Order: sequence, then C-alpha cells, then structure tokens
Amino acid sequence: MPDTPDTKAAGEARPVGAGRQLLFLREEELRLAQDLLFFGYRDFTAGPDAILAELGMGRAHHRVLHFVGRRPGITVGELLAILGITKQSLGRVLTPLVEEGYVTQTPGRNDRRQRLLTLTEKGEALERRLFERQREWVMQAYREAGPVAVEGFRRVMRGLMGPEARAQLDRAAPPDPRSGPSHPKPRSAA
Amino acid sequence: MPDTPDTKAAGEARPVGAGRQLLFLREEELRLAQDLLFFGYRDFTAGPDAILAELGMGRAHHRVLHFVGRRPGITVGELLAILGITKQSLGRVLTPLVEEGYVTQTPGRNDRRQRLLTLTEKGEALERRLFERQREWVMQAYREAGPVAVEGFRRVMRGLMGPEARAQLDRAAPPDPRSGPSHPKPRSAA
DNA sequence: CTAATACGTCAACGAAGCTGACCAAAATCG
DNA sequence: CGATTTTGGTCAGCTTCGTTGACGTATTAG
Repeated sequence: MPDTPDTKAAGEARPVGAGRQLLFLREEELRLAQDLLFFGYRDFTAGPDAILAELGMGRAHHRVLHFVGRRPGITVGELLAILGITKQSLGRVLTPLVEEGYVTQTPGRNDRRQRLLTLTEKGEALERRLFERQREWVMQAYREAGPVAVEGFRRVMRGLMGPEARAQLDRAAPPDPRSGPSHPKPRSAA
Repeated sequence: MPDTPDTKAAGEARPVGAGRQLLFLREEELRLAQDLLFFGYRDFTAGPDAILAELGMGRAHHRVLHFVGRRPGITVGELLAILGITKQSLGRVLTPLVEEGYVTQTPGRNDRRQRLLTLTEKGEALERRLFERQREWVMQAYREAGPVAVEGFRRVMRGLMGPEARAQLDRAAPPDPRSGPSHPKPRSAA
C-alpha cells in the first residue's frame, strides 16, 4: 500500500484509470468515516450530557455509573483497566459519587483490600434515566437503519476497537450463554 | 414504548414470554451500543492523538486541520458552526496553527471582514500524516467487517447524528456528482 | 451616519485527563 | 514472623479544551 501519490484537489483532475478512481474512493471513504464518527459520537452523548450538567456532573460520571451498573461488585482496579485512566482521575469522579450516595464501596470478602463498587438505588435510578435518554436516540437510529445495518454497525465498531478493548468488551458484555458465540472473528482477515 | 418494568439482574430470571425476551434484548442492545461507541471512538482517535501529542497539540487541532482541509477557504464562522464550539475555544487552537504555519488566513474578496482559512503545505502534510494513521486502522476494520457491514455502519452513524449535523455533513461531504444521490433517506421511517 | 456583522482578545472558570510523591491496610512470599 | 507487593486513597500541580462575559476593530449594510 503505497503513499497515495496524488489525491489533492479531489474531484478536479478526472481520474484516468480505475486505479486512481479506487484510490479516490478509499480516501473519501475514510473522510466520511471521520465525519460520521465525530458528529455521531458527539450527538450520541449530547442527551446524557445535558442531564448530567444539571447535576453538576460530566461524561466521566456517566461512564462510571455505566460500567459499575454492568458489573456490580467490580473492583477499582478492574474499573481503571476498563476506563483506561489513572486512579487519580477516577478518584475525582468516584469519590463524589460515593459521597453523594450513588455508589457504595464494600470490602471484598476474599481480599479485604479491595473496594467492591455497586450502584445504590439512587445510582441505579440516575443510570437508568441516562440510559433511557440514550435509548430513544439509538433506537430511532436503529429503526431507521434496519437490522442488517445494525449488525454491520456492530461489526465495524468492534473492528475499530483495539484488541484489549475487545477482550474487555467480551468480559463486560456476557454474550448471553443461551445463544451460540456471536462473531468470534479473528482479526487476521487481511 | 413503556418503561421496561423489570430488567435488573439480567440473565437471572428466565424470561416468560417473548415480550420480556424482546425487552431484554433491546436493553442489552443499547448497553452494547454504548460500549461499542465508547471503546470504538476512543481507539479510533488513539493513533492521531499520539502523533499530535508529540507536536504539543491535541484532538482539537486535528479537527481544525480536518475540516479546513475538506473545505479550503472556509470562513471562521462556518468552522465554528461545524465544530459547535465558541470562537474563544477555536481561537486558542486556531491562532497557534496560524502562527506555526499550518493554516493561512486570507481576507475574503467579497467580504473583506472574513478570514478564509486554508491549509499550507505544512498543514496539508500534517493532516495527511494523521489521516494515513487513521486510514490503516479504519480500513482494517472495514476489511474485516465487509462492504455490507460498512454500509450499515454508515447508515447507523448517520442516524445517530442530529439533523443539523446531518445537514452540515451533506455540505461538507459533496457526495461525488458523478454518481447519483447515495441515500437521501428522510428521517420519517418509523 | 448608524447599526449590524465577522473576527479577535482578555480574563476567569470548569471538567477531565496527566505525572509524581507519598501513605495505609492487607495479602503474600521467604 | 518479617519483608515485600498489591490495592486503593490522597495531595499538589499541570495540560487540554470546553464555557461566559466583556470589550475592541474593521467592514458591510441600511
């Protein structure tokens, strides 16, 4: 895959062969993906952000509520690994959540150094409120796009994730043991 | 669409009817979407972020380079509308980019109050470097997922965007006049 | 001429990340 | 047992990138 010699003033120079045309398309494909991800992610988070702002919180609080809600009893260390931030950064968000009664810390029964994190009822209520807001938005997009598109969306997003994130996702999202494995695609499909 | 009465300890209570099963799936569907977007977006931006960090820049600089690169001669006002930030925020990123020779400002010939923004060669080079990094990542995901999935990905991401963002996208991404209109789907497909 | 527009800038602030240093409690290893 | 590692918390300071509010200037439009 060479260095795409000449794709400057796109759309100007009429491409000569199919090679150029293909290169141009791939270029425009990625530009489109960049736009879609920027705008899409921004608007995807806009709803919860508005609710959180009223409570003096931010996106980081939502992430904690989300992942603690998904895996009640998660340890601080596991949460840090999932979020990929430092404990100082987590602390500034987690401590207030505990103090204001959204999250409880209970010492682990095997290892009493651990603080197992769980949502309180208050925390569950807030998480659910944020969840519902986002649900409407996403479900609307899913309905418009259709089930085939949704499946494609999931496959591409999964592909955009790094290997570690993929592993964490599988751990965080038990793929419902009643159905068979969904898409154990290896990432060696060049 | 009622308030999902009872989906707490997911996977425990064997669902009784198809209704519950469906509700559960919709819940888990959204949880999965949240995870996918969080991890996917993060890893999507990780590559450029690393390059930018070496140059003492951040994601905001990349966005400016990206959108100025897409629409050379864009005005400051248009850029502000696309990014959805204040001029003060933009200023702190744009001014250094101009001072360090990545972007040029030329007065508009119709309206000389305007500063039309264009990438210099240096700016184009950096944008291209960031672009190539992301290209590898995205193309890998696209190849793994396949063309049908890519089309689905695009449809869903478009649906996640708000109406204004969708309009801006159409303006920013001229859908190649040689081909017919791609997907002029109205958002009234309930 | 006056008013609106496009852009810039100073000041202060907030959210959320970072590094580095240091500490306590509990588990683990020798 | 005693030393070390691990888990988690905390203090201090810094950076990026967003915000409001106020004010200034050039230029266009009424």
